[in-house]
Amino acid sequence: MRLFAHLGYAAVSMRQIAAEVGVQAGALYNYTADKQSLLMSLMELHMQDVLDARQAARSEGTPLARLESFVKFHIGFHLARPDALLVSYMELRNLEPENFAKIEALRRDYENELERILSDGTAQGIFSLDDPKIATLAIISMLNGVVHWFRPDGRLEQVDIEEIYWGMVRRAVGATDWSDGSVCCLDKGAIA
Amino acid sequence: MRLFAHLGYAAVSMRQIAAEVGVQAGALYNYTADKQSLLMSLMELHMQDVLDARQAARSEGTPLARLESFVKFHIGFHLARPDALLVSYMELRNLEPENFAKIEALRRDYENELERILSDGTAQGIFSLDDPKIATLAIISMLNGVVHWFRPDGRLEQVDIEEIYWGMVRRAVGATDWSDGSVCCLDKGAIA
DNA sequence: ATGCTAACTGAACAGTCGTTCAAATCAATC
DNA sequence: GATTGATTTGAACGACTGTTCAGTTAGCAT
Repeated sequence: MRLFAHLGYAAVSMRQIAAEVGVQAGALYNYTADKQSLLMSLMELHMQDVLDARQAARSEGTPLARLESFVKFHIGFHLARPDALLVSYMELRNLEPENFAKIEALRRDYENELERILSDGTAQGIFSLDDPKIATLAIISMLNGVVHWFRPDGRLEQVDIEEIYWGMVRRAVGATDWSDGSVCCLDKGAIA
Repeated sequence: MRLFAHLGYAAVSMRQIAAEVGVQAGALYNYTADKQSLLMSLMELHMQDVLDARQAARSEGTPLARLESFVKFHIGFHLARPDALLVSYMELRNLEPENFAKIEALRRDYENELERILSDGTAQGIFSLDDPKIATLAIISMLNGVVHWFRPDGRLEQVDIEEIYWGMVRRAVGATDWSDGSVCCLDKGAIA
C-alpha cells in the first residue's frame, strides 16, 4: 500500500514489493494471483474498512449533526490511513473494468450517505444547496485533499483539522446553525 | 497529454505516444530528449498557460470580488483543459526532484494569489476563516475535483458549474456578502 | 536533375516487466 | 531422525521498456 501510494501502481514492480517485505518476487504468488489482484485486494479491503467503520460510527439526528459526524469521521479515519486514501482515489484507473465497477460501487455506497444528508438538509430548509449531488462531490474532494499536505508531525493536530474542515463545510452548505450561536441566513434580504 | 491523463505517465509507453501521433517511437526523440522531459514540458507549458491567463484575467477590487474572479477563472480555465489539470496534479510524483521543484514553485505562485485573497479578506473581517493557508488548499482541492466528474455533454453548462462552486466557496469562507442581497452573519448571536 | 537538410523508419540494444516452476529450505509431526 | 507439507528461492520465460542510430525517405532550393 505504501509503495502504491508513493510511486503509483504502474511504477511499482513485484520485485520492489517483494524486497519491501523481505522476500523474493516469486514468493508473492503464494498470496496473490497476480499484481492486479493485489491492488484489488488492497482497495477492496480498504473500502470495506471504511464502510464498516462508518456503519459503526453512524448516528441519527438532524442533518446538521449527521453532516458533522460524517465530515469528522471522514477526516479522522483517513488521516490515520493516508496511503489507503491516496491509492483508493488515484489508482482507480489501473483497475480492470470489472474490478473498477466493484470498487466504484463501494465508493458510491459511502458517498451516498453524504448525498442523503445534504438532500435531507436541503429538503428541510436547513441547508442551502443548489445541487446536493455536486455538493457531495465537492465536499468529498475538499476533504480528500487533506492527505496531500497532512504530516503527522505538523503544526496541527487531527482534532484541529477536523474542526477547521467542519467549519468550512458547515458554511459551504449554508447551514442555518442556530443552536450553537453562529448564524447564517438563506433568504435574500432577510436581514438587510 | 491525453494518454498521460487517462492511463498515467508510468503506464504509457513511448510507442503508444508515437502511435497516437502517427509516427514511430524513434521519431519522438527529435522533439524531446527523453520521456521525463516530455512530461516536464507538458506540465511546465500548462502551468505557464495558467499563470499567464490568470495574470490577464486578474483584477483589483474587494477580496470578495477577487475571490469570485479566481474561483470562476479556475473552473472555467480547467474545464477547457481537464487532461492538463489531471496530469498537473497526479503526475507530480513522477517528476524527477529538480523538475518537481520547478513545477511546485509555479503551482505555489498560482495558489498564492488565492491565499492572499483569503488573508486580505480575513484581515478586513469580510471572511471568517480560522486558517487561510488550509482554506486555500481546501478550496483548490474542491475546485480541482470537478475534472473527475465533468463531461462536456453532461446536464450542466460551464457557467452553471462556476455558479454552483462559487456559491459554495463564498459560503465556505464565511463571506458577509451584503451587496447582492444574500447575507451571512459571522458574529455569534448577531441575529438570534 | 541535383544536392542538401530535416524527418522518419525499423532494427537493435541492454534492461526490466509480470509470471512460472523445479529445486531447495523450513517447521512441525510422528 | 525420518517424513510430510507448506514456503521460499533462484533461474528462466517471453514480452515489453526507453533509447540509439545507420539507413531511408521527403521536401525544397538551386
